Amino acid sequence: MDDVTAAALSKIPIFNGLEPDVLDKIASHAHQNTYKKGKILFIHGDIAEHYYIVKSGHVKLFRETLDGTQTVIDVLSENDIFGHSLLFEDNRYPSSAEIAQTGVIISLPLSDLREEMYKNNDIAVNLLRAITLQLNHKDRELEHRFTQSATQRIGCFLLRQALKDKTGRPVITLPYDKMLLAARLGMQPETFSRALSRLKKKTGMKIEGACIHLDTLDRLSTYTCSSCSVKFPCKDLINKS
Amino acid sequence: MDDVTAAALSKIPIFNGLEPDVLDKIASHAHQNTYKKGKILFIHGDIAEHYYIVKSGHVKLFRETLDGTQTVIDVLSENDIFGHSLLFEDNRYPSSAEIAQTGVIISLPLSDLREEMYKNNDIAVNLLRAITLQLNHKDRELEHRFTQSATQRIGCFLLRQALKDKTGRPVITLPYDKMLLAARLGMQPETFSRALSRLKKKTGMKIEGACIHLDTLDRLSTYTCSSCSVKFPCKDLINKS
DNA sequence: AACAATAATTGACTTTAATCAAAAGGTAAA
DNA sequence: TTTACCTTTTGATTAAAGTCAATTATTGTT
Repeated sequence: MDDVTAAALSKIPIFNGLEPDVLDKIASHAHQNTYKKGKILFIHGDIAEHYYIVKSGHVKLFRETLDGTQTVIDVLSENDIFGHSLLFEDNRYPSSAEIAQTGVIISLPLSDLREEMYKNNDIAVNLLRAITLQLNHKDRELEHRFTQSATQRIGCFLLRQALKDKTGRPVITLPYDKMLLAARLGMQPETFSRALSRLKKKTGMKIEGACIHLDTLDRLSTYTCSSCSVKFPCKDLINKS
Repeated sequence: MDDVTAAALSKIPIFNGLEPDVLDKIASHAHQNTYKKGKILFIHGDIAEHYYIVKSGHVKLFRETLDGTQTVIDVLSENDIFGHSLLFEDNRYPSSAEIAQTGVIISLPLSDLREEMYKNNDIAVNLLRAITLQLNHKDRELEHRFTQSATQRIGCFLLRQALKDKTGRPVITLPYDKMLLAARLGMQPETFSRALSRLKKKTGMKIEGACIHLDTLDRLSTYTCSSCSVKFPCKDLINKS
């Protein structure tokens, strides 16, 4: 269990522009830890006491019904933050969190956030910024699960992945294994496999394991974004530094 | 276009505990208006300048793809607030808003909220409370669209409607027409009609137009909530005053 | 290298809900 | 009251994705 420096935290959007003493206090209560794949960080319904930052690896947020059916709410990667929206006493986690790929996670007590958001308007506004972004993200997710076919959902994921990679090259690497990605996109692994090969036929992409080559994003976006209400390239990604 | 009193606004959660002068200022910029069914308040992608409170009638929030397919994000009713999460300059509406049933809507400029959230931390915290609730709401929505059948989604809606009605009587009145409700629950009207009659057979409910009679909620919740990760009765409704 | 374990693919079949089409029921205006 | 319009229901068919089962790849471990 390692310590965390204020400098490391300052790059995270919700800590932008904070007074050094506030950041120091927050950092002093933070712990960095390597967790192995399969480790459960918290369970849906638990009283929330910590929020987390992913430094490496991947974290799966999911809900589970009595009969064991999982819904993946999100999969988080480097520098993603989660649990920070449980800002009020007796708030409970709205999903479970499991380490999907071994990595380093920073844990921070929610008590600091709950205290500081009353005293420190910067933090409150930063939190509003972060949480309203999440809200937009979920609106898009809901639309996509409804209007897009399985094949289009994969295409959309690939396009967004390509936009995030600022290298400009149309080579996409799947960030985690296909089973998890299938669940993340709301489909069965069998459906994922079939849908990906259909996408390959439609857009002429080349697939080598987790690596996908495209000559151009045009064919893919024409096919995929016809069932989306937002024109490609997605606004929420192109303005990001 | 009528004026709005501070007293009327004070009952809305995001204005809880505000200084009277702040509330007066906000109320002085508010306008109350009766809008007819079909009126569009804003379009997905417009720069957001107002937020709204529903005093009567219903408002449909939706997204639309190029081919005309609509996804209903939410349907809002009395005392619901919307557009208040567009707190930053150049934020755009993440969905369109249409009056689904003629009613009275209060419009308020976002500029006040954007200004006050920096000066008045109470407002920032109130907004955080409101927006984190919305977030939980969307997680549930996503899960339900994924794990529940069309029939169960209707059952879930009815149960939640029954819990909101604090009268305790297991008589549920559909708040708006079936086409809209079908869209709200992510299904076609034909599917809704068939699914409702299946639900009738399974749970022994009696349906007279928009009025649904149940002897007990037990049969309905047993059938419906088996594909949900939260035990009935839903926690987010029972603690509400 | 050989083994086990897990991940990915493929095939056959089933289920659910969408679609297309038509009829029945309601509501409001002329 | 009659007409027109819209909502709801019902029927027949289709399409998409889920399920079950078997096989092939891939990965990691001893």
